[in-house]
Parts: sequence; C-alpha cells; structure tokens
Amino acid sequence: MSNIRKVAELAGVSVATVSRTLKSPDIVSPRTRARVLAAVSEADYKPNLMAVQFRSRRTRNLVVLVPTISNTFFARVIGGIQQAAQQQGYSVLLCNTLGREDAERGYASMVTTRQADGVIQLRAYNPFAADAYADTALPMVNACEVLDSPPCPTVKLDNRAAARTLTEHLIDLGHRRIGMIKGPRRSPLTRDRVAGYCDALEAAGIALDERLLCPGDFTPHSGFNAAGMLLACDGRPSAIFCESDEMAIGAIKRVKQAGLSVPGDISVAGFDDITFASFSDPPLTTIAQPAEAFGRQAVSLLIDTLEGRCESPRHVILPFELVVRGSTGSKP
Amino acid sequence: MSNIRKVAELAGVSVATVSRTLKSPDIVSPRTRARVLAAVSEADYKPNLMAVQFRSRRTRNLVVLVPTISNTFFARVIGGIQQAAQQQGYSVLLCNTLGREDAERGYASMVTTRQADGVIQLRAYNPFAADAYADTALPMVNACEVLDSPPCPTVKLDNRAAARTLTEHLIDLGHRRIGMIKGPRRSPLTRDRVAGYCDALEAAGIALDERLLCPGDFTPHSGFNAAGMLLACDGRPSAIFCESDEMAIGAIKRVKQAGLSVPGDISVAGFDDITFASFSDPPLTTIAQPAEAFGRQAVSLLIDTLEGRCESPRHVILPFELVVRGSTGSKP
DNA sequence: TTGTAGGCGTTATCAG
DNA sequence: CTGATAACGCCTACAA
Repeated sequence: MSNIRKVAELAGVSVATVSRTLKSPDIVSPRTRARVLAAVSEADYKPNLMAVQFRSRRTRNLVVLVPTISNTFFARVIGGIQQAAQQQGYSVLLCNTLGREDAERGYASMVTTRQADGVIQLRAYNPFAADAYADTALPMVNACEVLDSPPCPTVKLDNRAAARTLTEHLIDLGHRRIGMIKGPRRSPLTRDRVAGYCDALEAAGIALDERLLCPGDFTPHSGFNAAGMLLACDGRPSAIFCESDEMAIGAIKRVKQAGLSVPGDISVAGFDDITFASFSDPPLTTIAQPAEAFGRQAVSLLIDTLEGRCESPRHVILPFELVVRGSTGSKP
Repeated sequence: MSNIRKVAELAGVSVATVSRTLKSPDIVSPRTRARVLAAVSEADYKPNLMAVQFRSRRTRNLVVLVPTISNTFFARVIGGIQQAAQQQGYSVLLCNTLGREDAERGYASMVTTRQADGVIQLRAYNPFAADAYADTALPMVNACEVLDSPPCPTVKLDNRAAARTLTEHLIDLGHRRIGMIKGPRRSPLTRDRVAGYCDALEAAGIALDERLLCPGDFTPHSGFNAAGMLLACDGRPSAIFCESDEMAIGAIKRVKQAGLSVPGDISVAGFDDITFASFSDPPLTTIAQPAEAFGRQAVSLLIDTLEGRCESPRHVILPFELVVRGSTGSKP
C-alpha cells in the first residue's frame, strides 16, 4: 500500500507538499503540482481514509437504527437515507434493531466510540438517554416514529391529521362502525393515529367503541389475526382502518377467508402506500407517505447538527396524501 | 472525551498498563488491574475505535452492494448479513447501487481507501475488475446473483434445478404452454433459470417457444406488463412462471384484469417466497429461498477470507424448496 | 512556495 | 509485572 511518503519520495518533495497538492492544488507551484500528480498516479496513491478520519476526528459515517429492514416502508426510507448520505459524502452503517432497546443502545455507542458521527433513529426511543450530552447537541435525528419530547431534530408525518382524513373518507362512504388495526400499544405514532381516528368519529357524532380497536405489529400476519378478532366481535365493523398496508393486506385475506367481499361487505384501508398496495386485490385505499423524503430530510438535519449548521427547522412535518383505490366502498 | 492517557494519570500508571488491563487483564497484577478499572469507570473511558482501527489497519466494516434495498428478498438477505456481521464484531455499510456499475466501483473503492475491509456483492459484477489484487485474495464475496467465473467465494442457489423443479410442477399439472417472465437479459441468474425451464420442457418432450419468454426487472410493474404481452400472444400460455414473487403478483393482477381467473384459466408461479407470497390472492406457488442464510453465509465466507482462514468451502450452494399454494392448478 | 515537526489515541516492542 | 517509546498515515502550524 503506497502512502503519502512514497509519493513524496517519488516526486522529490516533502509529504506536506503532497498533502497540499491534493487538498488545495492552487497553493503549490504548477511545476511542483505536476510532479506530485505524476507521482500520485505512478504510485497509484489513494489516501488512507482511516488515517484521515482519525486525524480529523470525524468518520463521516451515520448509524441508522431501523426496527425491521424487511418492512417495505422502512426499506424505502433507508433508500432515501443512503442516497442523501452518499450525496453529502457520508456512509450509512445499517443496524437492524428488531426494536430491542439494548441493541439500540449498543449501536448508539458506535458514536461514543467514534465509529460514527451520528445516529438516525426510526423508532421512538432515545438510545442515548443515559449518556451525558449536556454541552453539545445530541448527534441524533428521530424520524418516522417520533418521541413526544424529542431531544433532537425530528421528521414525521402529521399522523393525527392523516388518520382523521382516512377515517373521514370511510365515514363519508357511510360507515359508522369502523374497526382499527393499530400498531403496538404505547407507541406515540399509534396514539396519534388513534387520536385522529377519534377526532373523525367525534366530528361525525359516532361514539367510540373500544372493542373495535385491535393491536397489531405492522406485519401481514398480525393484520390477518386482528381482522379475525374484529369479524368475531358482535356488531362487526363494516370498515377496517389498518395502520399499515402490510396489515391491511393481511386483513383483506382474513375477510375473504370468512367468505366476505372487500369492499362489498367490508371496506379495508391501509397506510403507507407501499408498492404492493396497488397490486393488492382489491387495490388498497391508503395514506401515501413520502418514504424516501423521510430519509433525505433526516440526513440533512443530522448533518446540519453534526456540522453545527442549524438554520433549517428542527422539526419537520412531511405531507401525506389520501389515495383512494378499490378496497373501500359505500357501506352495504 | 477522555482518552487512555487521562485514565493512566488517574490510576497512576502508564498508558501501556491501561491498554494491557483492557486487552488482557490477566497479565497485570490484581492490584493494578483494580486501580485501572476504577479509573476507567471514573473517567467513563471508552476506547476511541477510530484510533484502534487506524493502528490495527482494520475497520471491521463490510460494504454491502445491493441492487435495490426495496426488493423484499434483498431486504431479507441484508437482515441476515447484518445479524451475522454483528455477531462477529463487524458493521455493515449499506450501499444501494441501483445496478449502476460506476456506483458499484465507487463503493468498492471504500476498501482500497480503507473505510471497509471487504465487500459483499449481491449482483453479478466484479467492481474490482480494474484493480490489482494479485498477491492477496480479493476481499469480496459474491452472493445471490453470481458471476460465471467468480474471482472470490460465492453463495448461490442451484437456480437451474429450482427452475426445473417449478416447471416440472406446472407440467405435472398438465400445462404444455408455459410462459416465463424472466429477469433482465444477460443476467447469469436468469440464464440458469431459463436453462432449468428448458430442461423440464425437453424432458417432457415440449418444444421451446421463444415467444413465451418475456423479460422483466423483478418489480410488480414489470410482471404486470410482461403478463400483458403473454396474454396477447397467440397460443396464449396456460401457465406463467415468474422469476420473482413480485413479478408474479404483478402478473396475477394483469391476468385478473383481463377477466381471467388464477389458477382457473391461467396458473401463475413465483420465485423467492417473500412474505406477501402467502397473502396474495390466490396465494403463490413459488420456490422458497433461504434469504437470511444467503446473508449469513456471505458474511462468514468474507470474514474467513479477510482473516486468512479458508477452511470452509469457497462456493456454497443453498437449498431451495418448492412451495405449492393456490396460484397453480390443473390445466383447464 | 516549500519543508520541518508535532500530534491525533492506541498498541507493540523492548527494557527494566 | 510495568514503563518508556516508537510507530500507524495524515494534516497543519510554524519556520524558512
């Protein structure tokens, strides 16, 4: 491996001159520059980034904490993160946490051990809680599912408004008993969406029936099971609002398995607008989220934080859009 | 940030002793060890990994080159990679290449610039082709879609046998005109699967009809479009073999849109057995691949290569399984 | 414009 | 068993 010293010898200059030639070519004389560049290419010299990072005390690595990479929504977010990071000269260290807080803390410590400069957390948990970051800004951005009192910049959807919009769509179709397949209890994201659901019911003068709220875990399987519960309860809902398209796809399967039709007997709506949403049968009515934008925004906020630039707003709300397809229809 | 020197002062020993206490506690006297450990915790000392990496000339980072992270099959592979890497003390630098070779070469150069120790490439392209790695083993493992003359360890499926098995299943159901929605032309993976498809046809005495081979790009959209082509061709197939579940899901949508039923009029089979395969309507007959195992195997092969251990076989073939569900049925 | 030299934090070598 | 010291490769005052 050729290092800067070899190049210097080859060019007959000092290492400082080589370094300068590479970093600010204009402050060395044209003749020297030419000689150095020739030596660089002759030696096939590539700066050792490990050394550069060590010296500059910055790795330009970002840790991404994702609950499950197999979730197609998160996969898109990560795609956005990767793209933005690369554009700004950063690399992405991917960590699949499966929602385990000890794992998250472990990965977050990659920042304290200087393997990475900052963290993008896609879940509502602060893995630095124990650490002291009194003096400097917490090197973290919280995106998608966001803490209630975030100690750092955030990127999220107005989940409450989105859920309200979707619920209103169902109410407009004549539905009065609307089931909801939620995310895990205690999640701020789910709480906000339930609030939006309640907002819509209340505005329409529909009483809340707690039995129509079933928890899931965002997977198709959990949607399938939760739909089974809803079908079994007396006063069966005529519409089901799922907190993710994956659960909606599971729910539709369950509804069909019960010999009912979607949306003929029961309307089903999802959330996220994943690719499969439009290929489902029937195609899913859903709330589209700008998944890649979540990732890109998170990256710029984090890099702003890391580099001390904080002009940009610290708490970003991204827009959603109601996408009406065939899985929802008038109340039978 | 407290460094080893501070700890040494605090404990009243030399930095060497601190380093030794942390690395091999048994070679320092119990008294010293206690003093050092006390100082370590008092100073809340965390070794600076950048420095460690710099000195050891190893980052313990692995670059993963993935064509599209949004593909659920690759997402699972990455999950396996991440899990195995973490267990072995490595981190994963994720790079979404979108199949662009310049991007792949750029990311691969993270190894030559010492940001990472090795590369896991999930596509049939050698991003190091230009580089000279004569003396030492190429720090790469090629998994999933594998080069024909791989310059490194590989992990793959016996794609030819798998495609043959699936095609035979369709032939057993009485199908004689079997369409195939392939991957991109020129891909070794697709070529092998087409070969397996041909093997099965030939064994059954069915002549190959080139018009029944349609290329796609593994997305549901491309499956949808390709199915449209197949439906339009004269001598329409009674079964369609898709090279990915995602394309199969797209194909099913197209078949239904044409007013035909699956499998009543046309059988459709996929490949991969993604989660959505069993939630499709009808549920997909497919070839199950051990996605996470691809990732785990790739990681161990790569680490073996990097650490000079090469006992394990260099070219691993992973098992597949035919999963028969409702999307395939007897020829009408 | 160019060279010299110190230091980033750690570990390994070599004495004591 | 422990301490002093020299690297690792690079950048940047400071000096010439």
